[in-house]
Amino acid sequence: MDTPEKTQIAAPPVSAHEDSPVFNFIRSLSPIKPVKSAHIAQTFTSLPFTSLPSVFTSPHANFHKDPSFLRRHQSLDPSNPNRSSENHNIVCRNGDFTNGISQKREISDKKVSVEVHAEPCKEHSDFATEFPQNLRHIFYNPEGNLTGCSADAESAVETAGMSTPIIPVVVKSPEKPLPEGEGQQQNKEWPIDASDLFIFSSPNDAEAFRELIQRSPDFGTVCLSSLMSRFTPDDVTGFERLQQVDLLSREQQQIEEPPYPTEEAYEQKEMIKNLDFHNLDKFLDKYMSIQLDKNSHNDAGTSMPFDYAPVPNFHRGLRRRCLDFEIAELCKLSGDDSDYSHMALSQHDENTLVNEGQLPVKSEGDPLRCTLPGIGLHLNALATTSNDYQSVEHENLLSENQLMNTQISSSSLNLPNAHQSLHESLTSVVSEDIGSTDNGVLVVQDGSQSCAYPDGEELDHNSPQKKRRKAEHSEDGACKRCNCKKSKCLKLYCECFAAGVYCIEPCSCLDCLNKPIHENTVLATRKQIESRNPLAFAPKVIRASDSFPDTGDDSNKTPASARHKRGCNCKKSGCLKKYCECYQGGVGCSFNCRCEGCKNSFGRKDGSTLISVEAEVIEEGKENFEKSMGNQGSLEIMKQRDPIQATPSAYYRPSNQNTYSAKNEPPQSTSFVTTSSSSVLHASQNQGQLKHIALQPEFEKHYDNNNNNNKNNVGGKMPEVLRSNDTPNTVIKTTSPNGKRVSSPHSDFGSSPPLRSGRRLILKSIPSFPSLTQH
DNA sequence: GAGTTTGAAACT
DNA sequence: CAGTTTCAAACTC
Repeated sequence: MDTPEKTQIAAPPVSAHEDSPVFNFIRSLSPIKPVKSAHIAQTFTSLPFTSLPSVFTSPHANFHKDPSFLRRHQSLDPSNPNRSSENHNIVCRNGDFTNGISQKREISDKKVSVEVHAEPCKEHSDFATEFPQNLRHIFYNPEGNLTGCSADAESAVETAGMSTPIIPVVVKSPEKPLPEGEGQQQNKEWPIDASDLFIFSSPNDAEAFRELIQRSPDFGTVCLSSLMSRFTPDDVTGFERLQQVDLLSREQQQIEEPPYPTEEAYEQKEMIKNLDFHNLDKFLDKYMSIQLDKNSHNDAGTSMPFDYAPVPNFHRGLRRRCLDFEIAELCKLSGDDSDYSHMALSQHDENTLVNEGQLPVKSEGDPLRCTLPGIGLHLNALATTSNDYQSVEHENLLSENQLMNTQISSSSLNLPNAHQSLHESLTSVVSEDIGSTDNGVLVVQDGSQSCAYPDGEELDHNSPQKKRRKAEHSEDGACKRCNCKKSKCLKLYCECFAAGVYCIEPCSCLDCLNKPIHENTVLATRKQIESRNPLAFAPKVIRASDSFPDTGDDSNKTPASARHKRGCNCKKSGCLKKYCECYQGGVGCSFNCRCEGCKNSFGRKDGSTLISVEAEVIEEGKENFEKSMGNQGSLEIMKQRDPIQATPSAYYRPSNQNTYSAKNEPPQSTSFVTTSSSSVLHASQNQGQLKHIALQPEFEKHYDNNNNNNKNNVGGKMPEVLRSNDTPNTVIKTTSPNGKRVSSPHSDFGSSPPLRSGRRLILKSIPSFPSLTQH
């Protein structure tokens, strides 16, 4: 593997180190004295983290989800050569080194020896608080390229309650000597220039990095922690000295710990933790914007300079009350970390899509990504533990998340094409905040239930509905609050339970058993329910937006590409009220739905919701057609073909499935197909976003054939959608573990056999939900 | 806040 | 699998 970084790794001349700000900074510190190492676990136990809900001590809760880790992990995906070659930053977090290593090994044909060495940390709790979070271990990939590996011991500490040893890992290639200078640096006496410990895309990056350190001693201090990993296990002396350096530097600077004196410090550390040095320029921009913002806003928690809403320091250590069963269970199921990594990648990606789309998006397109469906629907992962719950903090948190969502939404809307680089550089930051809380528990995976306004944020500000939703949003935000009376909050009736979270104080439930104190009961009940329906705790709304290629327009990453996993069964609400789960989820109804009189504004199940342009075009076509055919027969023909199109007003009329007469036949003519392709393309009428793909396979073919001529194709993304949607759907019906119907074939308009068969095909082409089993 | 409506979940 | 019951959220007043 030929890596461009190779040349960049070459260490700068020693003189450059000595002249660097970091070197000077370190040299200015107090003399280094050896300190006796202490196991990291001891230090963590002394950390002032609040006690965690007992659920996190459950056997399910030991796996940590960290999107940024996953993000980095993704770069190792052999199936993605671009990423793997572009980014050699391997950020291993949560101690999952072996996983990263194993994947790394897959990339290369060369043998890679793995050295795992449990390196004791230090006694100083202050340092121990921070160090693990920023600890970056060094990987040498088979080419000898230096890569960083950050062990996010923090989450380990917070989740497991303690004691996950920090394990620096050094991966060396025995067949290839380390690049000149690298090996020397390992034995080189500390300190050295921090900037040469990382891979920079350009000399400017390195210089900028030095400048950054120079500007902010705190930043430099944090970097020192990262640099500690520079040492191999053999270099214990240097390691300890480095620890001492860091400690002394803190003392000298009178940096207040633990654990995070300010949000700024936390921001910086988080940024560094997620720092991708290949995108240093972006990082610097962000960092500087924070610095600038700090100057103008003392309250960094309420004004974020970019799509990054760090968890305020007062929330650190607070464990969310999520029931973190799913991933752990899946891990147990699979028994394979890499499997989990795939799943987690999927989660991360959908969180990533939060950044790129308006709403959290459920990955679906890639079968590998949808192998684990119900993973982590933890809507109120944002909620704090009841013990630590403080209304003010909670409000702050909610407001921050709302702000974050707003920012994300706006940015994604305004920057439809800003992805790849942004994706690379920011997703780890953004997604971590969106997709996980401190403890790594995923959040708002089913964002539709927690974040999405069904109306797509186009509500009248004065409307009661808006007020209500606003109140809801501000009241519970991502936090479900149930009002159960009889279910003891142990049934899916309970929103908290269904969302995979414990009930908390704001809940008004009676005889609630959905509390950490009843963890065993909760888990047992959950297991029982899952035995009936493995997807019971899966997100109700399955997003398929990541089926869009990364290069796709962000506008495609909308709830429109999502579907309710089961579909609704509305009879009276017309799918226009929150009784309807589709509507509630902000998604259109699909063929999975058995609703009657569907008027879902996000897309009717008959696919009749059209963007105005499409409607006009179709209307035009219809008029022309009527002119040519004569008014008498044309309408009848249209009715036979598509009752929705038959009447001009019907485009937005509730679909009446009964209008599909038994005479209805699957569209066959090319002209019809072309028209119907438009008709079934749902786009958000106001957002101009692709809303709904409900094409029959025949449509797909025709669409592909006629795509170039289809001017109504929203964003021109249809082919990708169709193609990408094609794969996962092959598993829709077959992978329900208990054979239970998950995508409803109930048809209330499928009275005609042709339509039935057609719909079956449609189901294959529309990813409704991921499969539990891998394929 | 009480009562009603609604549809999902649970049950048979 | 279909029909019924239970349940709690959504909604209305």
